[in-house]
Amino acid sequence: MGRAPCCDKANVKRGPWSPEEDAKLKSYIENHGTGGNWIALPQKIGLKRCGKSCRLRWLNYLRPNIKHGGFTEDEDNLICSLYISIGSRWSIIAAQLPGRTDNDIKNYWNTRLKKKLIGRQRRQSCCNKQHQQSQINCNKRQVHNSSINDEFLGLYNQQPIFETQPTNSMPNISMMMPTLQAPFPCNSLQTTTTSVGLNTTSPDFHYTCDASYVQDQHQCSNSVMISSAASASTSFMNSTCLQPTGGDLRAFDEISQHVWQEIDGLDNFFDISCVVYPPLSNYEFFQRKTQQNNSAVFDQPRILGYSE
DNA sequence: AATCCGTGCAACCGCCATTTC
DNA sequence: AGAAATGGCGGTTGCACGGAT
Repeated sequence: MGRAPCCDKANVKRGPWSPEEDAKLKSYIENHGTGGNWIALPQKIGLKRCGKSCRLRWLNYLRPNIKHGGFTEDEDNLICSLYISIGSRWSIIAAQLPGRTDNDIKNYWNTRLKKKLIGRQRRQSCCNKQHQQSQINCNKRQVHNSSINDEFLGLYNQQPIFETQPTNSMPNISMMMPTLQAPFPCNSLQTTTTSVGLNTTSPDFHYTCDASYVQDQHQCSNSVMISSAASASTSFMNSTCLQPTGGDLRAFDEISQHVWQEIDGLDNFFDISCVVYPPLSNYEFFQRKTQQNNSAVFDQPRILGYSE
């Protein structure tokens, strides 16, 4: 036998909310709060609505300081960056964008941002082919580009292109706290965005590092993503992917070192910024660790955009 | 003018986690 | 301890609207 429904569906109004219903709900919550019980709320107010529906209406539209539409370029970039790092965890993504709701961001991603990103990937892929040879000649440390097609949305099917083939001697580790090595002297990067995502519900970590720099008179960007998750995106944009598909746990230390070395070899870097997702204990850990090395930690990633 | 079709988005559904009894 | 109630979340649906035919 299934669970009892939260309300009597037959006697509950559904569909769009009327201005009168909105006013009733808003007025009551502003004066009395929710009382910690959404299910009982509609009866108190005299609304023929399901408690869950009331909750949704309040959280997504009626509560103060909600923004609708008009997403900025910075917000676009932040959503993309977070989606790449942690996937469709809209509530976490929304927490990074003040005034935005998870529902709004989800709709925005599904209807517009996803398409915009695919378009950008196509253009970038084309552009990359033109510049690839000169970049390789200029700096052999330059990572390979992997073009993204529509299947990036499936995230799992692409085979990464390695600069050097991974060895089988990578340590087989159990989960451990990240101990990020000291960032290199930050004097040559134009901008980087480093993010470490530690999943709160599974023992996965995701590590991405986006670097923007000038090379051979071209504005370039590179991104490195490492993940322990079998389901993680294996490559994105101009990515060096250090993880074969299928999930391969490796020592965070070793991977981090590789990443820093990779970036250290590039010219024109000068700044580091970090974003760390919950849980807070990990944030504090990471902050402490990086402060020891005089690097900056920000709550939000600073993304100056991607080369187009 | 009528119909079709694609798009955007508010709202719902169902599942899982957490809390309460 | 365990069942029930509730909260929270992501996926999906269905409607309204506008542009194309």
